[in-house]
Amino acid sequence: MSLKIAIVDDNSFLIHAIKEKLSFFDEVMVKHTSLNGSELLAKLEDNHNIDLILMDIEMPVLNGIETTQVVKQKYPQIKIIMLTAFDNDENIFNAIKAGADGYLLKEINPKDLYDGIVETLNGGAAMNPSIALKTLKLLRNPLTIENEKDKEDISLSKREIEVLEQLSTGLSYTVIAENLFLSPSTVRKHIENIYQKLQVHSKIEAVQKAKRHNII
Amino acid sequence: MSLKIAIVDDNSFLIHAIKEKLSFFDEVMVKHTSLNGSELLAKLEDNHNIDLILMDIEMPVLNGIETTQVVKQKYPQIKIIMLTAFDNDENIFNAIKAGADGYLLKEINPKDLYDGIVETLNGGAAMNPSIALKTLKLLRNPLTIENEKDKEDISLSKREIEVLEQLSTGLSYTVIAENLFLSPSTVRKHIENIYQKLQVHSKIEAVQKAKRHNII
DNA sequence: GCCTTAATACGACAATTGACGTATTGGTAG
DNA sequence: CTACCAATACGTCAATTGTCGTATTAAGGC
Repeated sequence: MSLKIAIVDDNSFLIHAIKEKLSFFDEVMVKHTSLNGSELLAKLEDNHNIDLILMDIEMPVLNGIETTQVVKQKYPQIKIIMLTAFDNDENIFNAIKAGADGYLLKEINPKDLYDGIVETLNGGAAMNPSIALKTLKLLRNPLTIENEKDKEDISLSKREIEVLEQLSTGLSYTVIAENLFLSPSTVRKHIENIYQKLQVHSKIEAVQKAKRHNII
Repeated sequence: MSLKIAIVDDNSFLIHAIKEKLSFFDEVMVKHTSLNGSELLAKLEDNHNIDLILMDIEMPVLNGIETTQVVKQKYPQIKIIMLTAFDNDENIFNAIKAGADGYLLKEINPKDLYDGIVETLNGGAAMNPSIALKTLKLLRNPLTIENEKDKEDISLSKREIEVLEQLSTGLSYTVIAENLFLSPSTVRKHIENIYQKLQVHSKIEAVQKAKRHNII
């Protein structure tokens, strides 16, 4: 059995160092490496037969957090371990929110890295103890930092938000219409407009995006 | 240098098993053991020169969560690792809230237990990968406190959970099939079975229910 | 060895959803 | 005043989804 790995890091020297560490383990196969998120996404578009991605955070073009979010949305089966030099709360929290399955530091030794990969592929999460401590602290008192910066100007009308709230509980068009005393046609039209504003094409995507933007 | 450890467990047989595991490591000294929280507190009252406590959760008189809370309040310098047979979300979350520095399962092997103790005393946190994953999920999806009574026994297979994860990001049957290298028919069948188990009739309802039960 | 369950897969049909286009009405910001 | 937009509403069509039945194979429990 082989473990198909991809590495994403803007420092080609560090990519080499990671490869070196993995070279001790025969079943680990580094399928490809990328220097930034966009490059990775292009490669996955071509072939998504990858088990796990080792991802740096600070990268040009598309950083590790945003890349993780996209990969997890499109290919939820692919595991992602953040492998970075920095361990500030902000990064850890955002990486976890984006869907990362683990968070390790670059100084890690080969065996621990390998163990982390295997444990993650077996359905666990990889974390070194100092990161684990930070996640515990985050759980005890949650950060409530909102990313104000990437708030694209999404402006839904009052009615649209109302419809979205109904949508989010899994109701059908007809039931929503009954609840709001509207014609099903109207509900459909509202939803159509919502999709356009949110740039999505299904109920679930709409609900997800709305939640990420704290609309509902 | 010696590591001064206390063990608290209502099962004296299990206390013995833990001692056995620690016996491989010379610098570990089990200073005392207790069969419940009150007993421990009494002993600490007498002498609190202890580095770390290995604490069971389910105990008579005073359970591990409450005991942790008291110990951490009175002797914050003492590290506490929960060492228990159960890993349900409720316990993990409460233990962390109470101030635990780690959470390990009793089935652990001697070396990992020792490593966990050392790492915790070095200012990290001890967690095995499955617990780590649960903390990540809790961070992503703040626990919706649900009453024990309506905890129906929902048991989805590994594959079903995988499919559900894909569903949750808003992917269509065909894309899920591509991602998991399955036929669309199979994905549909899995989803049909998931719906039956969760007693729901649509994607959104399934995702919602799964989130409420911390399945995804 | 037998039974059960998980995982795989197909076909068919009805219901729902998503994407168009079109249209009327009422409020409000220039 | 008028241009714009929110809210209402209908129709159509293709795609997706939900539900049913059926079937094979592999793995695990008793």
